[in-house]
Amino acid sequence: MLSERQMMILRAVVRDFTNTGVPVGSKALAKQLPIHVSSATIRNEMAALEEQGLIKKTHSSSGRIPSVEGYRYYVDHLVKPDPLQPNDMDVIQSSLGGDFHKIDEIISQSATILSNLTSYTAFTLKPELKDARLSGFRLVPLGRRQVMAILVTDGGDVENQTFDVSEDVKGDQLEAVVRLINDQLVGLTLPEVIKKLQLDIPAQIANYLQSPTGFLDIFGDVLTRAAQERFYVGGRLNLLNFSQDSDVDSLKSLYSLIDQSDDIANVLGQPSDNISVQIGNEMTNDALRNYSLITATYDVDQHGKGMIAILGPTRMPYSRMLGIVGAFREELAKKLLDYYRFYDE
Amino acid sequence: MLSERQMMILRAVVRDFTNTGVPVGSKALAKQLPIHVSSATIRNEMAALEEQGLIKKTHSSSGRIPSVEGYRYYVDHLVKPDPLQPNDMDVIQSSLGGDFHKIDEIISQSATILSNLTSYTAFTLKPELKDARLSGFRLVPLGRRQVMAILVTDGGDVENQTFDVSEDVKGDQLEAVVRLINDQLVGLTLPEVIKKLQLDIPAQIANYLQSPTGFLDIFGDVLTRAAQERFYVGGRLNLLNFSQDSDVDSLKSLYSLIDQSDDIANVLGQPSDNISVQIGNEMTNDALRNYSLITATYDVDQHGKGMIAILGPTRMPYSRMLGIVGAFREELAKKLLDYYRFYDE
DNA sequence: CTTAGCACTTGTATAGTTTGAGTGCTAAAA
DNA sequence: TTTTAGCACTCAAACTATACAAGTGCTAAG
Repeated sequence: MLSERQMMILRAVVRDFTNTGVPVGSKALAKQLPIHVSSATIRNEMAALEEQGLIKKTHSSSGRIPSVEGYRYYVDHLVKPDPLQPNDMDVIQSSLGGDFHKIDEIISQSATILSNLTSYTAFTLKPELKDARLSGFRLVPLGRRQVMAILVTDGGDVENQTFDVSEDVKGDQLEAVVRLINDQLVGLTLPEVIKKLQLDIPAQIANYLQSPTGFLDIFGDVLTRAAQERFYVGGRLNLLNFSQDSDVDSLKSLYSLIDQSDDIANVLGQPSDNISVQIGNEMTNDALRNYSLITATYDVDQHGKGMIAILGPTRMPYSRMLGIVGAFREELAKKLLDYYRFYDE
Repeated sequence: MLSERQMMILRAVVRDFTNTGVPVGSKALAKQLPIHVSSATIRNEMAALEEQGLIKKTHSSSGRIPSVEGYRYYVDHLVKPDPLQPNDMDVIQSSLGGDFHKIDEIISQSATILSNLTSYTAFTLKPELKDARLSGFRLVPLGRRQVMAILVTDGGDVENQTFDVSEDVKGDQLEAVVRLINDQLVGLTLPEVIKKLQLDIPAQIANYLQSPTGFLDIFGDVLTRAAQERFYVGGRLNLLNFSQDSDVDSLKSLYSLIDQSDDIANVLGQPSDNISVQIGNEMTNDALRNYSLITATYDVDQHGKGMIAILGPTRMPYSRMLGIVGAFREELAKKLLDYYRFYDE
């Protein structure tokens, strides 16, 4: 249990350290705190905080820095998100103000904006399409042997892929396949489609094609690609700014982590309704030991929930970042609502 | 004019320095050179080389390192490409041996292989499609308002893009447009298409559509995208390995250079038939001051010429790199010939 | 033309010194 | 019981001094 004063001190330690990067000492705190006590008193309180594992020293006679637990306590109990700078709000409004023609453009742009505002690395994920439904499938012959498969979901997402077919496949065969898929699978959610694809379809498709497997592979391919959550990343290079002492190896592994959609999905974890903060080694992944991750969902009503996140050093100014993330999720949700409203009407 | 012995010394200085990164002194050279002379003699020769601006000191009593001019002389007159390591050849063969279904897959894979072999950053460009011809155009209605435009070249390249149309555009209108384009433009080279697109087409298309501009924009868009040379990049992160003293800013500008297709095309320059080396500030771009670029074309007979390149530190082992690039361009050309032979038959 | 010898330069590494910010503890004051 | 002044102690960082190794240019002799 912390006293009011201890909380005040912990808050000040975190704020100071995240701003300056320098361990903070008792004297500096005494000067700065609103209450009037001597540095010796502060020292006693700091000893108590250290006892509880919330702050620690870098060496035996240094000032204190927050421990992971200290950050945790701060984030859970003490921090108050900064209100957004008017300037930052302008940036959001104008960057998001333009006319977009695809959801993905908005989401991708969002990653850029977020990384600019924070000067960290940002991730964005569009509203989940877990229960998006297949709304259309096309096979378009392109040349003698090439065919493009196109898949559309009811959310307006489009996935496509070109592939080769043996030359003796005729146009009406393709059409039959398309009709089959459209008849049987349209309207189902993507997971349902995948299931059905493995059970019923192969037998039926064999009526039209000698070797149905190739087709099904392709269809399955674009399908999983459509169903996969894909993250946009903004400000990749910002990692370079705060990678202490140019530890090239850990940087590399961090980058390869970021570029693997699966892994990053794993790291970001399940969306909770609130803004959540993961600090340093709270994350299982070793490459993230010195980083913190702020994730938040945004809610676009009946269109589902998406996710935004920023990745920065553990020593990041949480109050400012929480303010930015909080404000941005709102703006993004608004923008998307506008977008859907326009497109659905 | 250099004497035989001076050439020998210059060659040794470059070789030594590129291998070790340490300025090389007269004593080490005397020990290493095949001729039997004292270090004092070497010193005299080195003074002469320095006089001519081919080597320089890092400080008044240090050993010598090659100057840009020294590297140039070495590359132009002294270097002999190393024969490829058998091991390296294995890597190429097996990485390129698989079954590919698209040119782009081969080219993209090539960038990865090259970066692995060299542990630098590699660029690859597929055989130029300057005179690729438009072989097909499709407009596929996807939903109420979405349409996908697909463009195919005779080289088998496919570009596509989805866009929105106002709801009152009817299917037969689309078909008319497609027919128009296919009638008038198929068979022309892409530059010709672009030209005609600005002159003849707008008037004709106005017969079918109230607002033709939207369409033409889209078509122009996919067209330029198809005509644009697109580089594949392999081993981006390798830049981190040899970015001296973690100069974050120059690294960032280098990365943004790499990620801008236009810029990098500019840097790589016009394809010459040979392997060419650009050293440090010979390149106009400031971000490349401490880097060297080896570019080479590869020739796929009637299918045109493509390009490969590697970007590494100015102090790179040129003989080995030239060997790798030289061997790789051959292998890639062979592979592509195989590919085309299979596909054209 | 070559080379041994030598004085001189410079970066790097090591060890010692100083300084300053900070701590814990004690004992007196509140 | 809590606060505070005072003090001895610790440690990183900055600076200084010293030694060392690798290298150079130059001179004079071979």
